[in-house]
Amino acid sequence: MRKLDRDFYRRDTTEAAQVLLGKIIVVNTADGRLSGRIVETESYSFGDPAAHSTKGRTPRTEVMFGEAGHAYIYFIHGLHHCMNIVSHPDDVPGGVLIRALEPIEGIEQMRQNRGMESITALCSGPGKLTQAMQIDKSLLGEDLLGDRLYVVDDGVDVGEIVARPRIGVTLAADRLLRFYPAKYRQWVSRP
DNA sequence: TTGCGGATTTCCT
DNA sequence: GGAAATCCGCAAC
Repeated sequence: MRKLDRDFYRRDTTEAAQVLLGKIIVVNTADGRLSGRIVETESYSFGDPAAHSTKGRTPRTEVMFGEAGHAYIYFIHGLHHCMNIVSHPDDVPGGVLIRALEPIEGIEQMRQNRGMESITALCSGPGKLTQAMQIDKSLLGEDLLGDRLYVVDDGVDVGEIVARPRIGVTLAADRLLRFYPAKYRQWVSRP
């Protein structure tokens, strides 16, 4: 189990969205350690009309202009948090939206957080996984090389990766920038 | 200072 | 398959 280093995140955003598949997100909470394997991502890179960072550098999007390897978390539709991993080459903004996880550690805690039993429904969506993993704005800007929130590689081979249009995006809706491994189809939000 | 649109989920039909 | 729930960032007034 190797924690990903800074250089891992310092690469093309769309490429990062694909290599992050299969890696494990770990959150250390007051209720214990929670973790899950990344099984679905979307790329929001520099110049993409659908990316928050393209609208300009603001206090909200500041994190995506900063150093790679930090967490960008935002609140949407008044009730959901979404988590992104800031990944980009130097000097341009960009982030990878985490859309689904396969729960690994702390499953009982996640069930409690989500108020439901079905293990495949715990983290199969960007708003769902943040609720299950207790991710909120207190983790905005968190350094993924720290001990509270980080990503590790356990060496699994995810196999063939499928590319699909992104969900809920109205701009550049034809671009295939959503990724998931074919064999993890059962865990994703929309196969 | 106000108003509007949004990288969603859930529940109902 | 469609609508409601309901907060924040940002642009315009």
